[in-house]
Amino acid sequence: MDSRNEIINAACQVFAKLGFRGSTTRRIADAAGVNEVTIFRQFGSKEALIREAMKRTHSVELAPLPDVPSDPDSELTSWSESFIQHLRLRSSIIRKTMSEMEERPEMSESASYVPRQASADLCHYLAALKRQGRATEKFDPKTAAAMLMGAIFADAMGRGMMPDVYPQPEEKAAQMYTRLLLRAIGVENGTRRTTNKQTKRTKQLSA
Amino acid sequence: MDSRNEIINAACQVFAKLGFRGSTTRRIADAAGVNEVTIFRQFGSKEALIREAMKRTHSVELAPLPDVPSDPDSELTSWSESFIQHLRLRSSIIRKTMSEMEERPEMSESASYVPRQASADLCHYLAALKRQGRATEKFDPKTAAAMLMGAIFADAMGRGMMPDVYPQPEEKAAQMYTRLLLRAIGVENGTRRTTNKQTKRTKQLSA
DNA sequence: TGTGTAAGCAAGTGACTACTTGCATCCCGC
DNA sequence: GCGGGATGCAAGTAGTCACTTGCTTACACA
Repeated sequence: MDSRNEIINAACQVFAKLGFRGSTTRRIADAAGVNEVTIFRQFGSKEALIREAMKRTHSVELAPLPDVPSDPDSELTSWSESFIQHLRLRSSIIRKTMSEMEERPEMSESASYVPRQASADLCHYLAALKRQGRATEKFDPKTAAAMLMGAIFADAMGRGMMPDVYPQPEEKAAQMYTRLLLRAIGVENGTRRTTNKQTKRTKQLSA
Repeated sequence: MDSRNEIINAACQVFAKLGFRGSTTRRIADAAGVNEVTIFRQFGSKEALIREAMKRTHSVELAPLPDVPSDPDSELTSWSESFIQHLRLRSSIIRKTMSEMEERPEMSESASYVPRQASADLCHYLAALKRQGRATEKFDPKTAAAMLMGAIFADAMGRGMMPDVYPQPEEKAAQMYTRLLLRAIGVENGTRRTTNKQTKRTKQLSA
């Protein structure tokens, strides 16, 4: 019950540092402050443990994007900032998961939940912007979404290794990518008043 | 002499599939069709082998970008296409290298050569576009370069795992990202004649 | 007070790891 | 034809891996 959680948390930490092959049951047990045998009694095998740990770390709720865009610059910027922060906090584990994905796809498929959700949310928002007539250029929402998310993803994964190829300062990067994207799709600054301020996810919850 | 190359090639293949810890000397020897002892006689240790293999795979010449932009749309598109193709061909080994980078930085630092070079080339080109007055919007070349390269990188790394979040068709993706970027920095289509058609790298060579 | 359940501990299993040693075999240049 | 350097082969070393077994301790509930 309690040792179970300790073990799962320890497994996440060790996996983030050393990947699957480096996550020995001994190391995980030590990190959890638990006897190695307890791992096998609780989870049966190392693989089952890691699978459960992955399921837990990769199930996160994303910051919502309004269903009806009102102030695209500030709304998209704060979404991008929360997304890049999410990725930065998890950059180690994401790198390891991506690297294991080919060898153990069923073990890390839970990792694709967040980016899929983020892409869907962003596409929906950009399409709404287009429908509102506020994006004056012709564009494919999926391509635009992939571009912004890709820039954010690469920044979160690569800045630690090559800080000089990414924009400075780090804290403004998400905003700078966002502004560039908005210009690409022809959205100029400025708020438009709307009566509907509900967000997609709160609407779902209240339904 | 010849077995040395066989071993290095085999090491690259095995590493791309299984990473450092999964690249056992036995597996590499089998893949190279060579006795395991030969590896130690030739390279001394597994780590030295992998280091050499990494140095080799990551030293590649990139497609050049003209020093003086003439037809930005076609020039940038073909650069993006060759860059995305480079990354796609090496996606497995790149994923593994990024995942090992924290644990063995000195062993994989050669991997940052290509993206650094690409970023420098692209920045240079975008800055030239700006100086020419062909990019009508204000923008930071480094941010714009990071955005295009990030989109391409994320596409190359992620499409295999989540094909539905990236633009279709795959072969047009690099072009679509490029067009979006050009619009973001305010470059419209069309060629401008220039007398100087030399590229950066050929100029270096002839100097 | 007794019983069941979760945990610790010590020891061990067989497989695999990087790496070494000793010796036989090959081929190339002289 | 002969010496030397590169290779193969068999065996072994010490360590680590995931996982198991048998036994003991601790706590919770009845």
